[in-house]
Formats: sequence, structure tokens, C-alpha cells
Amino acid sequence: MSDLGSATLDAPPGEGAKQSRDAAIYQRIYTAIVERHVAPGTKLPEDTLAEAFDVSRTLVRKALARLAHEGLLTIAPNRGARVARPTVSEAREVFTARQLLECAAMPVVVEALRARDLQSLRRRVAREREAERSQDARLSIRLSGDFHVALVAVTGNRPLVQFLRQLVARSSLIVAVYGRSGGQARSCRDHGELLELLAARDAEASRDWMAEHLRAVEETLGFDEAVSHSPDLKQLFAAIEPRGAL
Amino acid sequence: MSDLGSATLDAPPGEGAKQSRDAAIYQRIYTAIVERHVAPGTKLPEDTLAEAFDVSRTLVRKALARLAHEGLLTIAPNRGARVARPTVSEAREVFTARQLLECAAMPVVVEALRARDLQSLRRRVAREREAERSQDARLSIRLSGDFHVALVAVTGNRPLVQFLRQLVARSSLIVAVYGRSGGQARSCRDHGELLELLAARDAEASRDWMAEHLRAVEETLGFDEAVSHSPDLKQLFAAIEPRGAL
DNA sequence: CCGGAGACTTGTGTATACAATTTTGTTATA
DNA sequence: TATAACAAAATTGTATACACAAGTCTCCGG
Repeated sequence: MSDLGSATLDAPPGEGAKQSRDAAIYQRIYTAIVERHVAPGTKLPEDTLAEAFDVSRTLVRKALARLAHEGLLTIAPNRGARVARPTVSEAREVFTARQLLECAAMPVVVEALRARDLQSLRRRVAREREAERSQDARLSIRLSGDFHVALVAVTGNRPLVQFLRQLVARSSLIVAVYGRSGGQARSCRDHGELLELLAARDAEASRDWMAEHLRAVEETLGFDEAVSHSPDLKQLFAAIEPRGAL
Repeated sequence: MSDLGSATLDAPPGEGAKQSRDAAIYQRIYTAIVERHVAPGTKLPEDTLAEAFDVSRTLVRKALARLAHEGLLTIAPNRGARVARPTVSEAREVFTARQLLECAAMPVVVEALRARDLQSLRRRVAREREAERSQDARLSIRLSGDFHVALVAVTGNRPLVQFLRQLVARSSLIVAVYGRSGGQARSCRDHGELLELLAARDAEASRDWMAEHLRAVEETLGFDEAVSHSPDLKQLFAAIEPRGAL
């Protein structure tokens, strides 16, 4: 039940297979969001996308609906879809959920881990290092997230993997909004560390390591700081008192 | 962050609010599946539903897509939607995921639990008992699942709650397929037991109780037995070796 | 009597058309 | 000049039409 040599067990992040057109569209937008080609808050008009993909709005809507269901988009009635801009509380909830799920999963991963899984994970870390070395930030982001998903995929539990995939994708949005420039470069070395613990079949240490890792990632975020661009203006200016000349 | 007096924190199972038409359709079908008015494997033709709800297929498709995304329906290309009929491995995965998530959540629940949460949960158990007493099997099923969701909802973690809601809904399908007539009536008394542990703020006992509870529920299922009706014949006969005469 | 080819029926996949709503731009009035 | 009312444009919501695939039935041949 855990054959996943390199794939992630569940369709969405899969790249190779011939898929239906709507799935391809979903895929493209998904990647664009997770790899941050489009910033949180960006409007995604149906017409525009329909032209871009050379299909009717029907298929675009289908893809958008799915992305919205996964929390990557916000769809407001009659106002269309925007790349989600997680609030601080939403962000905290996502990380809390990840803590809960990923830490609890580590013992199961240790239990289920086979030699080929370990090999596959090592290859992933190698790829991460490569992306890191070549300064490819977008690829690094993607691979780093994929690693966490692949880890849980070792358990062969599809619902779990699918859920974590959502959380990881949303994490990417969260980092995009609240991330500060410094401190994301060490996740790669970190992932390598975990593999040592897993190889030693040390469930408890793996769990603790994951807890610390996620805490560290969350640590680098600036939840208190100014929200980057295009915040809720009404609320913003209500909180800022006009002071001094003009 | 945990005001949910009686609601489940997340939209789908909410009943009261005025909602968009597509949401209402989703709701109706969702309830029909979870309360087992429609059996697993039942075909759900778009035309028929469109007539039933007096809308076009467009809205029906929207609702069906969402239900499929949540694993309650299976949509095969050009073959339409059917109420999902979980395989044995899918069923096991769902319960494993629940074990992982719900057990891990118990300490967090204990931490977050407030007096009003406890009150709300007690009211739920009371309602469960009432449904049990009045022999209303469908309501019992629904309330029993809702209890688990409401429990985790105490944490105020929306992604977690939404995910668990999916797992619980799928569990209902699983019980519909693999459940044996006896042994589901005690979950109500069980739930009351847990509340005692929670009230005592005993995180570990609560976790253990939940593990045992879920194990017991899974125990009542007959994964090994003949798959009720219309099994996968191809797979079935591939596994049975021709032996002896003929 | 059984099995297969082809027409027919049913139902889904996608595109397009139209209605409703929001947003933007303009003009009139205080 | 500032504000409000109104008009126009852009965009989404829903329905319908048509293309296509799958399933079914009939009829013919073996």
C-alpha cells in the first residue's frame, strides 16, 4: 500500500499523466499560485483565464471552484475569484493543523517506511539542495512543500495525504503574505536531518523534530507586522488616526 | 476562537442560514447520502436531479463536483456520478486517518474546552439519546457523526474541522456498506462517557478513550465478509483460482 | 440458440447566450 | 467643489444548445 516511488500517491501534483482539460487548467493555476507567480489577492477573471487557456469559461469555473474548495482561492458572489490572502488566524490554524497531523503521522511513517521510500526521500532532499544551490526560489518552495507531503505519503493514507497537500499549499500562500525575507534557506538541510532519524526508526525523535521544524518555520513569519499590499483599506484607515499637517 | 454554541463552525452542515441555491442543492444531496436515503452505488443523473430541484444541470453539476471532491460521490468520465462505494482499503484509510486526527486532537480539545462547549456537547448527547430512544436510526447516525465533528470544533481549527467532517461523512458510507446489523447502539452512551473525561480535563484518558471508541466502531464492520451486492466481479474471479474438476 | 454489428437511446462534456449584479464613469445639483 | 443620482461597462450567475461517448436494443448471421 505504499509503492509511491516518486509520485505523491494522489493525482493533483502529478505531472506526467495525460489528464482531462479541466484538470490541466486546475494544475496550471495551482502551480502558479503555489510557486507564487501570482500574489495573494490577485484577481482571476474567468474571461481572462478562458482566453489564456483557450477554453470556455465553463472549464475555468470548474477549476476555480476546486481551487476555492481547497482554500487557495476566495470566491465572493458576483465578485469573482481571487488568490486567497490568509488572515492571521487562518494562518495560525493551518500551522496548528499541520503540527497536529504531521507530528502524529511520524510514528506511522516510521512504522511504514521501507528502503525504497527512504531512497525516494533522499533523492528529494538532493533535488532540494540542488534547487537551493541554483538559487531557484520557486522550485525550492515547491520541493520543500512536496517533501512534507511525500513524507506522509509513505503511510499510504490517501485522505491524509490529500489533506496535508492542501495545508502545504496554503502554507505557501501564508509565507507569501507573512514571510520575511530572511530564513527559509535551512529547511533543506533540516529535511536531511529528519531522514537520519527516520532511518534509525526513532519515532519519538522524528516526531519531536517535526514539531520543532514546523515551529521554526512559523517563527520566521511576521504575523504582527504590516500586511504587505492591498490590505483591508476600510479597517486600515479606521485604525490610523490622521495626525500632523495635512 | 471557539464560540460555536451549537453550530459546527463550518458552513456545510449548517441548516439555518439563507444560502445560495447551489449550496442548498449540495446540502440536500449531502444529507440524503449521509443519512442513507440513497444507498452507496446509486446513480445520480444530472437531469433527474435538475428536475427534482427545478434548476438547470449547471447547478446540479456544481453540487455534484463538490460532493465528489469530498469523496462522497464517484464521478467517472462520461458515466456520471454515483454515491461512493468505499473499497475495503479506502475504508481502512478513513478510519486510520480518524484515529490519527481525533486522538491527536483530544489533548487540544481538553486545552481549549470551555464551560459553554461542555454544555453544548452535553446537549448533543442528550439529543443523541432521544433519537436513540425514538428508534430514529437516520437521525442517530447523523447526530453521532456530528458529535465527533463538534468535539474537534472546540479547538476552533477550521481546516481540521472541515477535514474531519469529510471523514465522518465517508464513515457513514462505510458503515452503510460494511456495517452489520448489530452493534451501533452503544455509541450514544459512549459519547457521554467521554464527556466525563473531558470535564475532568484528563487529556490522556480522553485520547485513549477515543482510540478505543474508534477501534470499537471499526470492529463492528465486516471488511472480510462478502461485499453486499454487485461486487467487482472481474477482480473477484481473478483472485479465485480454478481448482479441481472443470 | 447464441453472438456480434449497427442503429438508437440516454446522459454527460463543453460552449455559448442571456440575465443579474457589481463596478466604474459621468453628469446634474446643492 | 463636493455629493448624489444615474448611465455604461465589465463580470459573474444560470440556462440552454449541441457535440460526443457510453449503454441498449434489434436484427442478422453463424
